[in-house]
Amino acid sequence: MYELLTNHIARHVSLHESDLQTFFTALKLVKLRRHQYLLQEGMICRHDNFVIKGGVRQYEVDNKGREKVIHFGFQDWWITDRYSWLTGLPSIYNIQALEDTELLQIDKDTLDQLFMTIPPLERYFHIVLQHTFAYWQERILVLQKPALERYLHFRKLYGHLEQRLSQHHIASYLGITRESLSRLRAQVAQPGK
Amino acid sequence: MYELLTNHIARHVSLHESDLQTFFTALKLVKLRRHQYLLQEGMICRHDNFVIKGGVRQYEVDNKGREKVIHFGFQDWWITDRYSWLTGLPSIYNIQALEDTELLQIDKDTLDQLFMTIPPLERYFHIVLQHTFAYWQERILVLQKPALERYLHFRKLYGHLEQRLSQHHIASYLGITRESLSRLRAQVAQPGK
DNA sequence: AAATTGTTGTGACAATTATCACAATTTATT
DNA sequence: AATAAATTGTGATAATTGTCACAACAATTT
Repeated sequence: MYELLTNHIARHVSLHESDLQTFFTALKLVKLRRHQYLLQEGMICRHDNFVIKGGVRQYEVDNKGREKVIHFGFQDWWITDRYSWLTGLPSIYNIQALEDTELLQIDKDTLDQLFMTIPPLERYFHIVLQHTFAYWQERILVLQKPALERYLHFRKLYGHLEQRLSQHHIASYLGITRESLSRLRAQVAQPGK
Repeated sequence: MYELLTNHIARHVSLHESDLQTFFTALKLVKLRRHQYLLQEGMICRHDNFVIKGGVRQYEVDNKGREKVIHFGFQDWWITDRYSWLTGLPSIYNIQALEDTELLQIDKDTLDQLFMTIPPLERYFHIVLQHTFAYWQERILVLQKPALERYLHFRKLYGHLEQRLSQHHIASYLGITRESLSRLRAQVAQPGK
């Protein structure tokens, strides 16, 4: 159950076995069925979540009722609404399971407590955040490019996930409609026309 | 010279005076003239920078020679290319002074050393990164909305900087052309037509 | 197995945004 | 102050992407 996370941590820092155990004690295993919510609009997001199985999407519903997917979370990723987490304000996002999903959940207050006694744990979370940040920096860049480039970039990064996601969700992640994505796909499959 | 940064740190953590001094000793004051580069494409970004005066923009030049501004840096902001910083790979970005600018620069290796002896310093950088992250999460969301909404959101956030930036830079930050921005501005000024 | 529900593809057309060209204006340089 | 360079506004037109409608197909439920 902790194997994936143990490896993930070891990739970035070395933590004493006892500190690792202290950390694990603070975690809660959460199981979500497909379509179930980890977070809903209006809730305060007090937890960070490490996906060990399945996948989720984070999205906003805009004032016209359309969903904007800003992020996915699959195995080995931490996912939270960083804004609500940080400010304690209600979230504008929903985080929903795309498949049956299992994650390890840690509470913000508990984590902040642990940081005081286990500095390398904060180092781990800091490094992970830097990685996610580097990736989001690229996402911002790509969102300023034409739709076809965005789609090709998505395939390079997430190609292995393409068949696990609906076109509706991929299109939303790319900031286009599902119809436009469908046409881009036809274009990529048959560059002749 | 260290006043802004001292206050910025104090807003997030409390650091012993001696640790603060150790940190300051590791900083280098960098002065840039307008249009001068802090980072150029192809360079490895080994430093993080705290702006104390002036402002910079971070942008990529795409394969058609067009500039994509992904971020600005003004007073009280840390700015770096997080990807190059983290991976040690050459940057695809340029960071250029928009005005005469002064910043305090810290080297990554030095900073990582300091983190080992001064955990609260890592706490500070971790918290700052979380704030920036929360802000970028919002930026990703906004980039998926129509241009007018993106512009209005920009004005809400950066309205006070609007006259210090050229329309070309604002447009690029919003992911549109300067002509389109010019038309949006006309629209906002005279909603009648 | 049948029925329901959800997903994807595609055509016709509309809306948005980009491109190109040039004039007007402002800012920087000599 | 005069000149050059950069910035901004605007029209005409093209390209991109969205909207709406409906059919084909797949997945899920009864």
